[in-house]
Amino acid sequence: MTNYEEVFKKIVAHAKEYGFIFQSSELYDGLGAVYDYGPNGVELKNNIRNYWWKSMINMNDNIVGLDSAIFMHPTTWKASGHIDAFNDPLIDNKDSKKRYRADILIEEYMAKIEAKIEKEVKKATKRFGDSFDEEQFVSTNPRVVGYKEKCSSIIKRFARAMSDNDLADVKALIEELGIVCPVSGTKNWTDVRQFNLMFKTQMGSTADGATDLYLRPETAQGIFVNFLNVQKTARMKLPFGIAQTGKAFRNEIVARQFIFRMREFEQMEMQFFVRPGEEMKWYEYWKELRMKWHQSLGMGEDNYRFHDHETLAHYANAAADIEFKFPFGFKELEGIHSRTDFDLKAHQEFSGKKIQYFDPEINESYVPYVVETSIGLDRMFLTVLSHSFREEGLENGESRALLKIPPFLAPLKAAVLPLTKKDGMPKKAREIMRSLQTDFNCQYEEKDSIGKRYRRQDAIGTPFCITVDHQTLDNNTVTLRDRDSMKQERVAVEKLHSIIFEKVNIAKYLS
RNA sequence: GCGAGUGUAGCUCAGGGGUAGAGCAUCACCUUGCCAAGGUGAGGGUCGUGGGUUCAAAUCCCAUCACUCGCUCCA
Repeated sequence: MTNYEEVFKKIVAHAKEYGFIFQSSELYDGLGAVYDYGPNGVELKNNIRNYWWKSMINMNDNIVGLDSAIFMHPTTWKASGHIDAFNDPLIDNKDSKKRYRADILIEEYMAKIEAKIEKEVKKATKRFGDSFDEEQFVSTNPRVVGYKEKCSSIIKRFARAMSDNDLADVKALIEELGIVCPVSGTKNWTDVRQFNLMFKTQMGSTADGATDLYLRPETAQGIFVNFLNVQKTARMKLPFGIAQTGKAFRNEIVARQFIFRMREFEQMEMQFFVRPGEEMKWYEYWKELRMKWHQSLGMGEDNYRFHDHETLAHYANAAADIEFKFPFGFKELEGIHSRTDFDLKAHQEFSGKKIQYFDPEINESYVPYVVETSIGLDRMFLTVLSHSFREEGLENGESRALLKIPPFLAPLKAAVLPLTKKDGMPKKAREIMRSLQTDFNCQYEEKDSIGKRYRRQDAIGTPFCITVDHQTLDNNTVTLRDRDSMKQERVAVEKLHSIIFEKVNIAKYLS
């Protein structure tokens, strides 16, 4: 087993042992690629979401929040293109074990025929020189005409098979064309199967009166259909953004790598509406700003990089990912997409209602262009968890498991610990606890030796341990232990609040 | 979906036809008191599930389920 697999396994085990992440429905042997957040996990997740919300909405005058429903009118997904784009016919080669999209295999086959036509044309150009009439040649040359007829019959047959949902004929077509697997070179294919990435459900309790609905595969559409509502009621002027966080659902064929790729996941998205023609400027602006946001966490600038997309999604004219170095390599964490006016225009067409903005500066109405920033909250959680996890060797030869979470994101800010259960220390510790817990998430613990309690707090990333000892009862001071250095200093009880606040204050991260 | 691997206590694992084990963890009490201490005791498993072979199955056989890793896609 390679080292990173080892480390990743440890992180997953640690996440369970300390109440961060449980597998969904574990009692019933689990549900694939669905996870629950435990007591510490939900705190960390909330803190990350809160940090994002503050930096995107509260710190930007021209971005407002929204919380749209998971269920949306079924036409939404026709307009957005998801019904077509999220529906792929797939086929496997049994020898190479590779999986292909059947439509792409057929396209590639036809590309080869096109190449043959081109070759014929080139040959003929050479032969006839200046007197060559290409148009006439391709419409009369028997070989070229044969190729063309073959192509159009393939297209027709494939289109008919897809619209009739006749997947057996798609397979038959692939077999008749003699398409082989590029890897194994064999024709040993499985049946073609249709994969729809959207979850389907019904609204209405009786079978005959029910409407088919989808669970949203992205939160963005809730923003687009509310564009006018928000723009008008919040009196927003372009350029401005609408942001929201929420669950999205994808019926992944292969959902793996812990919470990296889940079937139910949470997105944090912002759609920024701009004047047409200015989208590339804003695309670059948000690319840079979002990268800065990630790096502000201090988890290592080298652990982030951009990945510019070469092939674009159906809605985009430019797209880049911010990738993070997870234990299993650099993987996408956030996407920044220039979505053009694709979505708003589509909703305009499908709804038959005008979705436009009157721009007083240029005295013109238009459909705005959109630049999107879309980050997976669960993936963000995994970056924090996997980066902060470490096992440290100690001077006495033992080791401690430590989560070096940025303090303002830590599930608990402080643990209040009476050194012993005697001499009124628990009572004093509870008093201190009460004075802090309205502002900071704190935990009181008196079980086990003090060393053991320190280690437990290290393991969940608590920045401070406050220990009440005999001296506390004499002069109202406690020892304050720092998570990372393990150093302790004696401080007055009344200073605790300001010391903790200084350390966990979110303000210095929001620039 | 295909291929490979793994399923025994909360965790890590041993046991491979004859009444279910260890360490750690949990709980109670005693002792101790600044970096995973010691003692005594307790709770917790129909060995993933179903079937077969056998006098007898956690163990052998078949099926099935779940998870992990690889292949496609994405936040």
